[in-house]
Amino acid sequence: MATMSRKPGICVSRMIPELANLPEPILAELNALGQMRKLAAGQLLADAGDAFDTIGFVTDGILRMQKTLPDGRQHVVGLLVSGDMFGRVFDGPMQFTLEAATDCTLLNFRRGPFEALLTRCPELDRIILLQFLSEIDRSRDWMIVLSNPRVRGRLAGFLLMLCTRFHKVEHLFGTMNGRLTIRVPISRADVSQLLGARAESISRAFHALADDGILDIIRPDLVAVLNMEDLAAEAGEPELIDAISDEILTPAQGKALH
Amino acid sequence: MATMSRKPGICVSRMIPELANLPEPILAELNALGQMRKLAAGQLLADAGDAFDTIGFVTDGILRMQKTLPDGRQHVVGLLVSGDMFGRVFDGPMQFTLEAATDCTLLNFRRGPFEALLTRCPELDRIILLQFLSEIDRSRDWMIVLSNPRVRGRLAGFLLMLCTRFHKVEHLFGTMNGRLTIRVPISRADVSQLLGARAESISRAFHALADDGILDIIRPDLVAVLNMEDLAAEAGEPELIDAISDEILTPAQGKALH
DNA sequence: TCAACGCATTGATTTTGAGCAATGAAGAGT
DNA sequence: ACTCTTCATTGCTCAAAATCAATGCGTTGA
Repeated sequence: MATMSRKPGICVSRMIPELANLPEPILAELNALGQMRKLAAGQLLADAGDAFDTIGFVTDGILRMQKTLPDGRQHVVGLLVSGDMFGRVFDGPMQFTLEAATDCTLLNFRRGPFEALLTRCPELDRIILLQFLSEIDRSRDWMIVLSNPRVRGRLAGFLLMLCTRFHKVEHLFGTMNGRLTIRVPISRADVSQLLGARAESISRAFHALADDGILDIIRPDLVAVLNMEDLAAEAGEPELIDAISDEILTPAQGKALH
Repeated sequence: MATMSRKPGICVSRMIPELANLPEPILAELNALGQMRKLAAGQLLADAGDAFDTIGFVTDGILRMQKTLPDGRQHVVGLLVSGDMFGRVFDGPMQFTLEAATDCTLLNFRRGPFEALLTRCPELDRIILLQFLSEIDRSRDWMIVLSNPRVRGRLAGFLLMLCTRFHKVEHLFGTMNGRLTIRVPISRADVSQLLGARAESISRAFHALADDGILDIIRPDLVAVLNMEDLAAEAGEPELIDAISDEILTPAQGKALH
């Protein structure tokens, strides 16, 4: 157990590809500062309002970011997957609750030393800045999906988002019997909170898409896309078809889902 | 006219308070680099996909950020008000279209020199980083508003957002006959695109809130809040009441709207 | 083995909002 | 004055989704 706490094998650049191009001494410092942590599905990482003295990266699994309203409703405002950063740099308390949506592995840094390193290393600072920029873009993409007036359309947009934005995550999608298959990483209740609908409506929307031959619901958390064009049309974003054929329907992917 | 192009009176720190604490030489450089520009309502600033070689700040008026979908729908994904930054730093083309929602005044920098300055000045870099952070928070707040399943609730959330996030903007709200009055800075059509509804539904939602004694619609773009608690309850965010009583219902504000 | 539980689904009913069309109301240009 | 335009509003119909209620279904735990 003593060897565990000495975190013998940490290799930041391997776990977070975005950091790989940093100068060697900085990587060494990051390796020394980083702490691995595992989280079981459902576990709470940080609560809104916490000081939460940690900057971290998701290396495996999915974190759910949400706001718990006083009336008990929970609003999911984003999913963090492998490579995504969380925590607040040079800034106040957490605005949102972080919870493990699946079993997770995290790479954590204590905030103080990380900020100090950030101040000393412009390259790292630049990477963080770009992370933030892409996070902003992602939020705006969510907004577009959420602006779709129909639940079916929002669900279609959500599924496409899983394909385009989160497709790098292992097992999030793959092929099964030669069909493009998406792993829905969160429960119907979570999807409904994310998409601004009731869980029943989400369920009906899933099955409506299935009835129209667009999806095949293999399991509640596993759907095969039978007709990508129609799915994109439902989402009202035909342009996404290009992105999908470019990024996804390439021979590169083919791992089986379990 | 020659004097116009020499931009004689630019004082960045006065126009963007966030920049005021920068070291004197940096401010001088910013003053030298900055270009003022005025935009009439409805004018296009940048289109999605543009290289758009500009980093800028809004100093007056409101910019609308939106995406035009291939099917013609337009989705507003955010409003930029005084103090907000736009443009892409160290990054690719614009993801969204920028259009003046009202007459605007902008403070523009050419991207190259601005990035160079950013690289040389960690203090400026820090400020930009924090701007991005607050932009992320704002996007997530939008997501929560958009997650409200009912149009009335989304509209209520939007109005509260105008109070809390945009209340610093001059004339956005104030008092009129002793009542808290909100200036709705964009058209019904824009609101509907932002909130994922039809303009007709937005209009009906406004009048439904008025019929329930929550709002008084003075003009289409000017509403008085008669019952803040109920408005917050409609939005499903009772916690906002605290923020509002703290931030707004203080003796500080009292300017009249025109 | 059998409850108990969480989650997804289905059914029935009511409300909401989209969709389409028409009417006002204010402003710009002639 | 008048037209033309743009925007907000209203009326109407019908589809979509919320809401309430109940059922299946797999897992956990006694």
